[in-house]
Amino acid sequence: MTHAKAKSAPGHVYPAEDLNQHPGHLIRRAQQALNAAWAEKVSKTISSPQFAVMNALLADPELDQRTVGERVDIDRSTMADLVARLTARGLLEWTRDSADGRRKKIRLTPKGCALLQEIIPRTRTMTGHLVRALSPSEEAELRRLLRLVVTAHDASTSSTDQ
Amino acid sequence: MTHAKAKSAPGHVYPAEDLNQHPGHLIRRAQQALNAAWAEKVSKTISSPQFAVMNALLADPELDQRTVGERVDIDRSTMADLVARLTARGLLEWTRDSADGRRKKIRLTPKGCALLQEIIPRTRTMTGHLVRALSPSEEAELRRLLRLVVTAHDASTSSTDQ
DNA sequence: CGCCAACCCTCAGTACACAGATCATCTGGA
DNA sequence: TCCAGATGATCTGTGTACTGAGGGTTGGCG
Repeated sequence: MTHAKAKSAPGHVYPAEDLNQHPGHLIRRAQQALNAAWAEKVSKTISSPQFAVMNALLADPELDQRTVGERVDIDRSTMADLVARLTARGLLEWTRDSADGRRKKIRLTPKGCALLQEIIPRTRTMTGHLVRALSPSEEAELRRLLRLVVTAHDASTSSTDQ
Repeated sequence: MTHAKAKSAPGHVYPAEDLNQHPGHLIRRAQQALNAAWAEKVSKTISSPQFAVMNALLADPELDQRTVGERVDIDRSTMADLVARLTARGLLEWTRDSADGRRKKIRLTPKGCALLQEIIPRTRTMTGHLVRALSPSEEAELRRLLRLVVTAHDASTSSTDQ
């Protein structure tokens, strides 16, 4: 206590922060609310990242794993695990890209496609539940502000990296 | 394939959703931005949940594990792991509550306290970086909207549970 | 043509998150 | 007093997330 190595004035001590004023803390708690709402209103067996992957394959029926990961913002390692799980459950299948043997092309199975169709409308119900305390214009504003945050982050990591 | 058990009109197929219109997806991506900003601006060895726990102990020097978990919204199982890790690193210590042998009272060690003091100002820098694309009023609005979301979730789980 | 850097994927290790089962302790009612 | 239910903590299992290391493939450059 007596002689901390900090260069600030001795005796100065920061009080505890109020985490409710920290956007970061609120973002973490919001994701907990999301996961709870998802399990309650959408599915207990398909998670929201798994849905994001399957949904991307509905828009583009055959993509390589890396491209899907980029589109839905899932890490390459996480994608490998996630695809392995969905494949083991018969919801996804894959083939090696004949033009480029490094690439794994993934697509929905009929079973995966049918399950996705059941889930899509429920995701909208879930969203309505998640943001039930917000007016429609507030919900739009929340989306806009979150997009600004993630876009700024993307901009600083995509090109030039560091 | 021929006779799906869905009760909707045959031939109706949902198209892929635009995930950028889903607040849930944006919340997940925002948390990824948070974690990246945290690692860059605050600490690579103390995570934001770990900080939340230590910060709670700065406000209230000795609390039982469960109370801390409730205050910072961390699950009991996750708390057990997290406290074990911080204790192993000498940042936290604990004793059994003499009045109730089930409770584990945790507190910061001097080392944990010193580290926390270094970290607190950096969390503010990190927040500034995370929301750098937002004006001050937009940041306040983001906090307000996120609080509405998490408060609604708390209200539906705390009392009456179910 | 051959080699090497770039690229895609996988794996090991670490950490958060949560449900469900288990164990110990506490407490209130018979 | 003693037992049953509630409560605090742990453990197991699953899933998301990311880093760093490693292996196979490709493609461009000398």
